Amino acid sequence: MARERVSLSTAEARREAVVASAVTVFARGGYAGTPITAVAEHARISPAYVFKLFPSKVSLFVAALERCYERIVDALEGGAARAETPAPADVLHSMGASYAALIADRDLLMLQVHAQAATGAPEIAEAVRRGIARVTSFASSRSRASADEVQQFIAYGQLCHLLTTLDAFGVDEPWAATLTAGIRHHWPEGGEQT
Amino acid sequence: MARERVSLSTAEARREAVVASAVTVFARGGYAGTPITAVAEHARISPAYVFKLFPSKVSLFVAALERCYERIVDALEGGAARAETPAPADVLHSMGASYAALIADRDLLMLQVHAQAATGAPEIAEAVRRGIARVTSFASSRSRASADEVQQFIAYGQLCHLLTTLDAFGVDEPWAATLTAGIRHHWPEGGEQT
DNA sequence: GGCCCTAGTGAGTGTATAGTCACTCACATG
DNA sequence: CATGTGAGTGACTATACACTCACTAGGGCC
Repeated sequence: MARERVSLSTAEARREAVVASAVTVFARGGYAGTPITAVAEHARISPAYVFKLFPSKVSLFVAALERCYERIVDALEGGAARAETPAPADVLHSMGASYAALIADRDLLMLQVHAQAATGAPEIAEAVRRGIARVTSFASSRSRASADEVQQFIAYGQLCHLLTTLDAFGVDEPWAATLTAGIRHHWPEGGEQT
Repeated sequence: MARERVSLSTAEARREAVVASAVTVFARGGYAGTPITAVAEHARISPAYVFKLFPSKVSLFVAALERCYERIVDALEGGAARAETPAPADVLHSMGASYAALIADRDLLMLQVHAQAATGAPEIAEAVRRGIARVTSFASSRSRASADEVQQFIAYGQLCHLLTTLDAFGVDEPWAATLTAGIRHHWPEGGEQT
């Protein structure tokens, strides 16, 4: 089916570009709420060609999700490397900082939220499971933290997702103060927080 | 506009029934993925009548969400009343148990997940914010727990949502064991866990 | 020039969907 | 019976969407 080449073929490059477009566009509209035409427009190709590169809408969504989790694991790896000491708590903390920086543009975050909602499609559910499994396993083995610490790491990550979708970091009310305390995040225009 | 009656008018009763249907049906398909016809079929009325009861699809979704948060606050109240001691940690723990029992049927849980994903619609974003604000404020004031404890309570609730959408409680792998440890939940067929 | 292979598309198909509107029908009241 | 009111619907519109297919264009190779 595929001819072997040393470098990426043009079609492969297109696939990559379409996946990148899919990440941003699906992140805005979600799975059911985003037509393939929107992805095609963003990638500046015809909708018909999208279907030549990917057999179905769901397979494109899954490809976008997989790229999302790849970038997350990369970010965690980078964070771990930047930890001040190899103590598990330090490594995990540094991973958190990298993750906060990664999701500054919100696309990777929102794609995860939409994927969680789209688990009605078995292919998507499976992809999310694989992604979470990878992230959890990696955080666990790379930091050598206890299971409880890793669980808390993921739990607060989920809280961060919720707070970001709600724009709670800018809300000046007691409930928002309670929930956002100590949660690292970057403002869209840069500028770090706690 | 509305004639005053001692009991609910038939139309009001219909509204209630439609909202109940909306909760279950939107919980399965999400906002963008669920047509009004599906809600109408579930409520056994014509789609046209749904639009006479609710001005738009989004307003019906918001009504369903609001009912969802009402039931959550009720459950937390019940849990607080059932706490063994008035110690904040005990009250919060008991609230958690009630919440775990409430979302046994998954509809209320999945509706929240879908709502979080549908925050692209401002009305929905606002409704979720109101709901989370109510839940957080209530948990905080009723339990008199510290802000940190309340934050953790919500964070682990979010983790529970993720694990439930992934069906992670039935997965026999290390990552699943790490993430599900100590998270209370009920199997669809009843039978409590940890 | 002629051949071929692959990137890429225009134009469609069948179906679904939010929302509308003119209408019917049940029933309560005088 | 006559009449009015509000519950409920059939049939429609305009649009959008997932997916298909027959086709063209461009560039390497003889």
